[in-house]
Amino acid sequence: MDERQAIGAFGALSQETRLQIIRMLVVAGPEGMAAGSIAEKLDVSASNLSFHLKELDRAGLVGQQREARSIIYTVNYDTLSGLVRFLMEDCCSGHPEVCLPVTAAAACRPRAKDDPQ
Amino acid sequence: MDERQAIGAFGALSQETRLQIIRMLVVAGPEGMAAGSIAEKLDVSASNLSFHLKELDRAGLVGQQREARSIIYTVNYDTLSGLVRFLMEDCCSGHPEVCLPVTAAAACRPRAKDDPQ
DNA sequence: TCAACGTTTCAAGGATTATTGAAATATGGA
DNA sequence: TCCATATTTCAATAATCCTTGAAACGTTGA
Repeated sequence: MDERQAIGAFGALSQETRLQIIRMLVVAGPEGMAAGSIAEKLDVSASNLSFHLKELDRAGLVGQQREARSIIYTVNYDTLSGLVRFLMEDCCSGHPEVCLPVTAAAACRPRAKDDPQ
Repeated sequence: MDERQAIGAFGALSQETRLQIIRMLVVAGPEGMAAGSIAEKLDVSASNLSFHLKELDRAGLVGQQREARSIIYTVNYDTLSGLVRFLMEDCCSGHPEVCLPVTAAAACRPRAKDDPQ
């Protein structure tokens, strides 16, 4: 992931509806969700949702696939983890001590119910 | 870091000049850099730089401190690593397999000269 | 073929964000 | 005190982004 892509991804995630879409799709996993289900859960209009999905698509954060009348959206884990990596390299570059707590504390485990935010 | 803060931080990083400021400040470390030096290196006007520094400050990504006539800016590592953690928890939540490569590949080491991007 | 469904596209307007240059503020030295 | 330096603030404009509703598109089943 280069700087240009990272800027696009940061921009895509810097909007409430879009961040919520990504959060939902991460939870939904590889099965994804139909645009209509997302719109319903987030209580946004179809056209507004479509606008935001297109933004996420432009940033490479989601993929889509038609299934009958619905269009199923899935999160693109590669882009998401590419972004984490970009941020960590920027964050750690020359200053490893800063990110070590991140890997130690948050390192890739499912979040537990009693996990403090 | 809650969602609102994360959105603010993503927004702050989604602009070329601001991302470059953060990158520079990360490299500069705890010593930080004077606003003037940043402006000179990035070739932006003083007032434009000031605008972007204020945005970064609002997002909690930088701190400042006057030193004689200069104002020294430093990156706020806590916010930066908080953001990484937010992203990883969203990214990994329920899907640990996705982020493991990140921790394995990028985990907090200084970037080597021959390190492929 | 037709109608209903799920979704996207389009155009318009409002809201937010970025850039610019001039003026204001704070500091330090002569 | 006065001047130069370093930076911020302000107002105006330009650019970008978000929302809305209407219309268009593709798909399915009758």
